[in-house]
Amino acid sequence: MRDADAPLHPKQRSRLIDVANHAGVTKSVVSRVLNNDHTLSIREETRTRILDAVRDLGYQPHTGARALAGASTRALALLIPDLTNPVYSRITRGAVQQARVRGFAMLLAEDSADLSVDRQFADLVASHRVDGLLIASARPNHPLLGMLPDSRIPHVFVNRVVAGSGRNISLQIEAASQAALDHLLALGHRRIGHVSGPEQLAPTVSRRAGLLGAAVAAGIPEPSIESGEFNEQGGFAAATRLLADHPDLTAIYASTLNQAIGVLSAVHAAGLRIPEDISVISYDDLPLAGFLHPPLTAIAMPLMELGQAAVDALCAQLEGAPPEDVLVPGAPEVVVRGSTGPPRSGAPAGAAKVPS
Amino acid sequence: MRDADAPLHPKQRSRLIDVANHAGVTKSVVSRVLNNDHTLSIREETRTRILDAVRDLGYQPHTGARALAGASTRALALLIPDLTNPVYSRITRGAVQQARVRGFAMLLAEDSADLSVDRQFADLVASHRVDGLLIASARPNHPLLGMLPDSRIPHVFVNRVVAGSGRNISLQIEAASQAALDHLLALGHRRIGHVSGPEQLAPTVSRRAGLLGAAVAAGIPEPSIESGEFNEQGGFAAATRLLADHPDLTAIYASTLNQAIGVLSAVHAAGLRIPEDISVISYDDLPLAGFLHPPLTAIAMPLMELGQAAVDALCAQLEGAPPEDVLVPGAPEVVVRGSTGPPRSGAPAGAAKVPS
DNA sequence: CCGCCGGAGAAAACCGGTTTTCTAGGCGTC
DNA sequence: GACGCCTAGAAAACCGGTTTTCTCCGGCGG
Repeated sequence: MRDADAPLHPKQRSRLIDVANHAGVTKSVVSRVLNNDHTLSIREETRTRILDAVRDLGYQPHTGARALAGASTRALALLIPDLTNPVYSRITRGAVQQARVRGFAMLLAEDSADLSVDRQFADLVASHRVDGLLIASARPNHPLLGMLPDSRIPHVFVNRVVAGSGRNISLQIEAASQAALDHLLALGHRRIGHVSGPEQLAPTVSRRAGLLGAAVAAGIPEPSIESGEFNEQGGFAAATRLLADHPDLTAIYASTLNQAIGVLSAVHAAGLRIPEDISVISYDDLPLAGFLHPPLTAIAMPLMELGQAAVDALCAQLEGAPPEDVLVPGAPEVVVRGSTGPPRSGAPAGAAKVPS
Repeated sequence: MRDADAPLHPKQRSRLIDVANHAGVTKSVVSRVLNNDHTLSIREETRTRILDAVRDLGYQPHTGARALAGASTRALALLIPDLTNPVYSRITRGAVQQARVRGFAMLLAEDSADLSVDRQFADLVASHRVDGLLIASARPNHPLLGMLPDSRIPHVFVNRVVAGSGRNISLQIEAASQAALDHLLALGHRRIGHVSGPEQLAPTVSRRAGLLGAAVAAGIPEPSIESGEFNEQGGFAAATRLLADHPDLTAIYASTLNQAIGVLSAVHAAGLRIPEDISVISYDDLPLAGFLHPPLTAIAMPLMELGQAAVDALCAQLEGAPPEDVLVPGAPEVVVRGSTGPPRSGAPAGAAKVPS
């Protein structure tokens, strides 16, 4: 019987009802078995018969039908500011991987200013395309922020902090700044410059706050700060200003790896040597950092883990748990390479520069 | 009347039937109006009444229901080998943007070796999650290649060439290699090394073939070739071997920007100066290249356009057009920066160089 | 005056699941 | 032996669209 009614031609897709017929039960039973419905009582033998049929027919549920029937779409969407920024790439990788592990598909949207991404994201929700949102792009006053609280759509903020949302997934940014400063202090630096990011962005603020707080605690002069976009050009411009305005600096701490590359370039352009004249240290470590000239000392942050944690937190919400802020564990680690060394004079800031 | 039955509480989502009631017609009419069904005849006034209702209620169709009813999902999936590679980032950006323009959502999958991505991709198709596939990751013998021809699922290969598929979206890679060589020849180089990519990959082969063909045509010695992965470490290792085995090289052409960064690093590590001792030129140009030390001469390729063209080609298939190979227009452009210069001997190309 | 035709929209079937409700039979109990 | 209760599964309603078919009505030709 089983063999007889098994179609020799795979007949394209098999549906729930096909599985049911093949197993000699009704489709509701199959559905409930597949979804582990505890309120269903069923003989073990029937269950295995059903599962065998599922396997034999290569049954794959129709996502649309499932979503329509009120169940979940098993899809999430990720909104990131800049795909080409390797920091977001790693967050994305972690998120996509973890989504896959949990059986979710991941939709991607990039927050390039030209297109109204908030509209796009809202549409994803309104059209029931996704179960939840990962937002790595929340600037204050982002249009999305206005509409999210109303909609009941589960969401988390990744590497962003929206005050009071209780949905912030973040890294130990202050600790990272602290670690960076510790490294520089240990080398003897006291006059430090900081290349900061766009104002108002949570990571920008945290990094700066962590640095300033640690500087005060260490009793060194207040670090000089210049801001720039999170890319090479932004780092280049900010570092150029720092070097021009503060010739006594002996070290620069950059907010992102991309900025750090711009910083290296600016220092070279100023005719200074690294690390003899200026040490450079960066937030974010990636393999790339080891191949720069000189190899860049950087603070390794668990970016993939951040993406994974964000998915985990979002899934928890989907399962009914109340939203919760998450601080991704994993202490920042300073990866020491060639771009940091003792300050040039070996003496505290103010000593005349003596090129040797 | 209209105002009276308009719910004061936005009542969550509005469905097709709500729009229909609001406009005083049946839902089938609304559906057909929204989908531009030509077989429907309708008074202009009724049509505008319906469209007004759609706007008033902020109607957004339920993706699942639509997919279930046999229409399309309006979603595509992109499979890429490595999210953190900026080359793929730009392709991805172009694809996501263009998908958005055409009203499609984009799902993302990364072909990290650990998870069976072919399985994942097959599932996306089997579960009716997407209408089509963009595959930027086709290695020969990729498991996906075996299953694609059977399934009727529309797909294209991006920056990959699957012989006979008629679905290859590619760049003018040979021309790019030609341009790179021309640049080096104009500077006077004759002994050239090439850092190639993983064997069998279409871009690897094309780049190499373009270079070798152009070298033969120019009558210079056959370039020396070493292969490595498409990342910094791969470029570093390959360049290290090149420098050790062929001390007479005066220039190196790297297959990707990431490799080029490794090449720069290897040249520095060998104690050679760029470009005085060795010129370096790279395929792929990105902003990053301008901030390296020295700034890297590179061949700009239209990567975003590649991603966009891939989406366009896939959409054409969705609309019923037969698949078709596409060569993305836009001639490769050499962006000259500081990493290339005349060869160390200063001997012009015409002068017979006598290796000592 | 009647039948036919075409315009304008109504009705209904269907897509493939999920979930709630319903039922047939077997067993223990009084 | 009648009754009720479980067990194991059947039946049916429903989700929100798309698409095909059907109906109503007015006008026109014969």
